[in-house]
Amino acid sequence: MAARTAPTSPITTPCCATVGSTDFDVADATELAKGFAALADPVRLHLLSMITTSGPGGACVCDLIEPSGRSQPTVSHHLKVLREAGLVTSEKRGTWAWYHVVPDRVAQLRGALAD
Amino acid sequence: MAARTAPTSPITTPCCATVGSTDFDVADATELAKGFAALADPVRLHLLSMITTSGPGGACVCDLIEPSGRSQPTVSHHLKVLREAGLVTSEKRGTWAWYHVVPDRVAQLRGALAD
DNA sequence: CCGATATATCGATGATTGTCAATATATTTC
DNA sequence: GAAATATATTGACAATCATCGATATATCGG
Repeated sequence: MAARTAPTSPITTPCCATVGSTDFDVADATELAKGFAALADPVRLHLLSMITTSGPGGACVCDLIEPSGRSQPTVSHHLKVLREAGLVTSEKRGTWAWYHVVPDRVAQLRGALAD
Repeated sequence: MAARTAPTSPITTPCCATVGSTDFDVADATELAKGFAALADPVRLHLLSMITTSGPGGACVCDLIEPSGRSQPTVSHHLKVLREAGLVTSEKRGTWAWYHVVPDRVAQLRGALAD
């Protein structure tokens, strides 16, 4: 805690003024942080980009491995991270797996960055 | 690489169709990933929220420590991460340090999540 | 100059992460 | 059923991270 009385800001705000009126929900923060953590890797951003720009049928994993520049197990791992973060869903059709973006989850994270 | 010929999607998209037309810039992805990594922690989201909702004079660190529920060195560390990610700037006025949000950087990350 | 205070840095530690090779599972084709 | 293929899982390892206590640096008030 601030024991000494803080000085006045050179502008108009007094020191130690209440920072905003909205209470910060720690549970929400943890959920958002998990989402952002999934985006905190260039390979996963690349994967998400490819899945996003794929058609309505989704993106086949077989098309994601080579452009990612990573091994198949590594790509599978990153897709799992994206899935568990709620950013994509997967669907198996025959031998192939197809991934789709979850627009609502992306929008939620985008909305958290509103100004 | 996909040695076997892939089947047709149940919808209209053929398998292994080219996923999107926009080339993915790896350098951009790395820069974006660094930004999202800074947001991938509940404590930093809380700090950023408090700094964002503070007035034009910025947020005094002395006001951020107690609500964060973390020790002073830990808060200092997280603020450094946010600073090095370009999300906030710091200014020292006397004994106190004041932090400001960098709206352009936040907007850049938000824009990367566009649908 | 001295004591008090605000913030940053250092050092250590336990936890998490990204990566790949090896292996497992499941599906298709012959 | 056997061989081939697509994807997932496991195990290991180096690297990074979140956290705190201790300490350093700097500023203010007397």
